[in-house]
Amino acid sequence: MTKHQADLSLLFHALSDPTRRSILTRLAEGPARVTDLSEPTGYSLPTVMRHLAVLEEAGLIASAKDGRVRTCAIVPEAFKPVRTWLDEQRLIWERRLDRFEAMALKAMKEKDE
Amino acid sequence: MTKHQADLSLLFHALSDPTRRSILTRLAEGPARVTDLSEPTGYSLPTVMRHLAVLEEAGLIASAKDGRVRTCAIVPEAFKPVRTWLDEQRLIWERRLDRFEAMALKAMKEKDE
DNA sequence: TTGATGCTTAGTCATATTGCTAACTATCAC
DNA sequence: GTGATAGTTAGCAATATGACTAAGCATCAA
Repeated sequence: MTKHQADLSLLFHALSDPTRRSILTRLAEGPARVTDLSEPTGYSLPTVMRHLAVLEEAGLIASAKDGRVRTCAIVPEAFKPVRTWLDEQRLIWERRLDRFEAMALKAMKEKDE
Repeated sequence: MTKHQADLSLLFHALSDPTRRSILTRLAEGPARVTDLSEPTGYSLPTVMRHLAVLEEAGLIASAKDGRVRTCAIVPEAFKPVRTWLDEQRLIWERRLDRFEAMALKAMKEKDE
């Protein structure tokens, strides 16, 4: 598996959990401390930490510690490979449809003759 | 968890595996039989079947059996919730940036006075 | 310096995931 | 009907995931 594919897998996997998505949505509003992210979810701190680790490994968030407090922030560019992959799939599919349409048109013309 | 969130989790999870993504890419080119999908991956038929089941549960593909042969096809609309979710996150983040910029502009003006 | 706060680590548990092989069923071609 | 083909089911093993509690460490406030 290429590095790109591995990155995509990490990204999609990170996004596949509803708790992690809710954390991302919260962080889209602005940076937050670990405890701030833990409270609304109702999950224990270690559990949230693990989710944050998954998000950080995927590159979707960045975090830094200042004193006792770790602040997390979203990394908007990190979503790009996901969008790009979706676009690529759509392109392949649309090209196929175009060919299909061209064939249908050709068939109609030949029928006309 | 709402149904929508559950659907999103299924979708992202389905997309998180490189073998499943390669199957989708193949199917974007056009429908294919199970064996056609198995051969290029190098995985056993039962393994591929399982991947197909995951994709079908997520709604990303549809399949039908004719005689002995099961034909699988991509369901392009199924990607839409993923795109929508990404767009929503981006919107939240952009709104935040706008507010931030507005604040900065205001601060600059006040400094001018 | 002592206590509260914020995070981290370690260890456990249940379940899910991803691969396999072996055996089975259903269909098609002779 | 016999054999090859296409898919399916069952069951196994290794690893990953997602939750928890309990205990630890570092920092800040008084």
